[in-house]
Amino acid sequence: MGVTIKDIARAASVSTAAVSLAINNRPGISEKTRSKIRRIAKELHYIPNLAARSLISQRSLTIGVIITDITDPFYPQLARSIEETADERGYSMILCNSDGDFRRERHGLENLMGKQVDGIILSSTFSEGPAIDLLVEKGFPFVFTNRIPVNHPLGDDIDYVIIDNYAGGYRAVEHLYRIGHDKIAIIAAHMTASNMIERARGARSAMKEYGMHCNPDYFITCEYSRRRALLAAKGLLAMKDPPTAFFVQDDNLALGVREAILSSGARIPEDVGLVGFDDIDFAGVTGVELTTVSHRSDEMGTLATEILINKIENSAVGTMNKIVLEAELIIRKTCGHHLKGYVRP
Amino acid sequence: MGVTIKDIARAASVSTAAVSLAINNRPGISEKTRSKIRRIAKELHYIPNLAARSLISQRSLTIGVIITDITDPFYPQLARSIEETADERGYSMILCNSDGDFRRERHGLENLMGKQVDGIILSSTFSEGPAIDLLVEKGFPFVFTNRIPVNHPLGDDIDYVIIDNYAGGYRAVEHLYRIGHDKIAIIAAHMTASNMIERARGARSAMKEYGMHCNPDYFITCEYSRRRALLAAKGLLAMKDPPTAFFVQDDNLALGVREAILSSGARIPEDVGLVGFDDIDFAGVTGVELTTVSHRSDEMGTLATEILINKIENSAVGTMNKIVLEAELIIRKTCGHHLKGYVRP
DNA sequence: ATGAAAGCGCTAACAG
DNA sequence: CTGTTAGCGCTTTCAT
Repeated sequence: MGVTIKDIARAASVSTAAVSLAINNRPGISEKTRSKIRRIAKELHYIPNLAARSLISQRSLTIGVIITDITDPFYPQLARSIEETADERGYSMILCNSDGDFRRERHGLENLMGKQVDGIILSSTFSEGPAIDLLVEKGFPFVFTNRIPVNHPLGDDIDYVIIDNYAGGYRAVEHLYRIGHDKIAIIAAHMTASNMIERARGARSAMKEYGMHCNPDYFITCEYSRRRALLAAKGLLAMKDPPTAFFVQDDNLALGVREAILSSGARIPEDVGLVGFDDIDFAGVTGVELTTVSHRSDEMGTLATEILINKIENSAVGTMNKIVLEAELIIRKTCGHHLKGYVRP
Repeated sequence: MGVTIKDIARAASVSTAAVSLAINNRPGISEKTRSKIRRIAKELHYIPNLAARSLISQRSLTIGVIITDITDPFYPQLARSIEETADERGYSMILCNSDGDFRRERHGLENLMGKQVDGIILSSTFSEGPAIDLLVEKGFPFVFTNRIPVNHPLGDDIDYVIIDNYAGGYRAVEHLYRIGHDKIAIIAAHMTASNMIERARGARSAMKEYGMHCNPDYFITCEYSRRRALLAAKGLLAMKDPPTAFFVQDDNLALGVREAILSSGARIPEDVGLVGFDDIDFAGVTGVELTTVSHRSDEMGTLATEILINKIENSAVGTMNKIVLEAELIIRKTCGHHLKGYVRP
């Protein structure tokens, strides 16, 4: 089918070795034959067969990325920055959606390893589980992003780039408290994932710290979908003693909660406060203006990719990269501070 | 590094051929040796080297996808449905962002072909240009999605899945006319792409059909970004004789235009009407409720992937698949029909 | 500077 | 039913 170096060698009446040198611009060949070979290769529209190269070099120049769902508005930025950084360094990206399902995540992992990707960037929905064992055992280069395994025996053997989820959760609730809320509901999903666990932990810490009463009924875990979040919030709003504010641990879900609040006839922020997490692209749109916690997903992607490729290329095992990015509170209109002011320290 | 069939063959004291048969569950081997080999393979955590397989089978079980930008809220659905459908059939997906740049698109194409992907799904930003020539010449399986080449000599040799952009554009403007608008601005980007060209053509047709006056100043082409669309709209609104409605050929840009209208102090839809295109996930959010034209991107992705894989697997060149999906107008609150009613037939 | 030949991991002929 | 062998396209010694 395709044109091979053999064809070129024949056309140029040289050996395949010469062609290889010429194509890869490596010394050991006269300038004349080199240019001749390159000319012929171009004429024949030669495209090197990466599969054959991989077989020798043990490199595929491809990295694998496992995320929950590219349709979740948090991930496109991450995927984009990974692809871009990878491309700059000559790598392509295979993308897998796990849907937060353990079997799909595992399937993707094995699939990628079999495809000889050179490394994997993983946003695992599971803070525990054997995912890492497989990777570590094979000596496979990988970097965790967005989420990390916790309490894992091999915990020190991993590189990761995350944000300070604990601080983010803390600041969200602290902010709600300061503008006057005492009854704060927390809505979360994917509670097997470290980022969600940490956000909840931070939020609860702030509650304790400020002496707020922690009604256990105010903490709801639902499946990951806007609709589920909406239903959860509706339930809370229908309580005898409903919360006056929501900390929703994900902007996309927060949009569902927002629908629930508005459809109940309550106003945001006058009647009910709302804080999300992630600062997705859409959060700033006029009329939505969601107060949220910034999640520099593009920076995360760039850093993770660079760390990964460095690991791949200097296979010398160096120090582990454990990066935690700042979590910044972004105050917009769904939290009411501009109405009430900061009434409490 | 990795475990190979040689290692397994040695451990099981059989030949590599036997291992190959056992691993691939193919006949020609006794049940006893098969299970023994499989057991050992599992123990050694054997993962077959796909690069070696590809070299023989000329199949990589990978498809390439070139889109403009996964960060554009139109694409995640498309990418998701492609990945899902591909995975069901045993294929992985390499994703490339072209940013609507000709060189990046070309680079992605060549890169993918070199990586021995088995086929390519292309949402090309260019309705003309040599992209197809390369593909057709190499006999490479490909399917166009979302956008197609126009007036290309090889025009009949291509499969595609698109929506009826012309009808979509027509209906958007027709709708604005019916609810009372005569001065309609059109804002577009990526005007090298067939979908945008067709939407504009449909819109202009409707204008002519209904005898509306077509002020050339009302047609603006800008770079693809919310901010650019915002600025373009601001310019139009500042005219002596500003338009009373906008047809923006893409929901994401429509959000930018929406900001411009609102920040000018005008109300939507009372003062200015707005229709977008794509029905992105956010279009339905309360307070935004963008009237738009539906774009079943998930259906598009699924169909395109199935067509592509069928082509790959029955390399017998069959009939071309040329699929045009319906473009449905989705009436929400940014167009005002519920206020004025359909005043004109 | 150039060519011949070995081999990456696997599959598919063929021989036993 | 099993083992031997050639070869996919490329890179890389090693001779020449």
